[in-house]
Amino acid sequence: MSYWLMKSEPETYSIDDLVAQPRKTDHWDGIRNYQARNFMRDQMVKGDLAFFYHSNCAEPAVVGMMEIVGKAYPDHTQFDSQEKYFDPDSPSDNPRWLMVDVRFRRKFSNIVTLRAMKAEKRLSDMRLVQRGNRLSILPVSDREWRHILKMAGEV
DNA sequence: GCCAACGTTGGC
DNA sequence: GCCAACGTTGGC
Repeated sequence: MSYWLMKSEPETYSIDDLVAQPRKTDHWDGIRNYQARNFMRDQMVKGDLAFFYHSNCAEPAVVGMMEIVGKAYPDHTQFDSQEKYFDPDSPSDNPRWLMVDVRFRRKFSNIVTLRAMKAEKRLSDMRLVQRGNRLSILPVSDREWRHILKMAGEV
């Protein structure tokens, strides 16, 4: 089992939006980056844990935790021309884009800001804290996971 | 297969 | 709103 960090813009979809879902579970659609897709397709398994990260906002931060409900399956929004993430070139018999279902676990009382993570020497290898990072799903090592939990006051 | 142009992400 | 980083596209 692995650990992950998954980004979402809170104005579009925040951790509170996930909490508001039935069974606090939702699908994580809209991933349109091959590397992020490959992580979902090849490495995510049921029971994996992921940080919920708020990006592109006033205070970018890890705000909570969720679990991966099951393995990746086709993202239906790629086939809907009304959708922002419509992809006319995706073959219907071999869908290009996948998504996973996620279930809310907890919100951190102390969110862990990007700024705070950048100040941690122990986290300096994380792709998240490196300059120019644009990947919306990132693997998190065991050590990084524990360290961020500690920063969140969760340990 | 190279690489310039272009589009998107996301911190600031 | 700016702009650096970087992924994708398409002409050659």
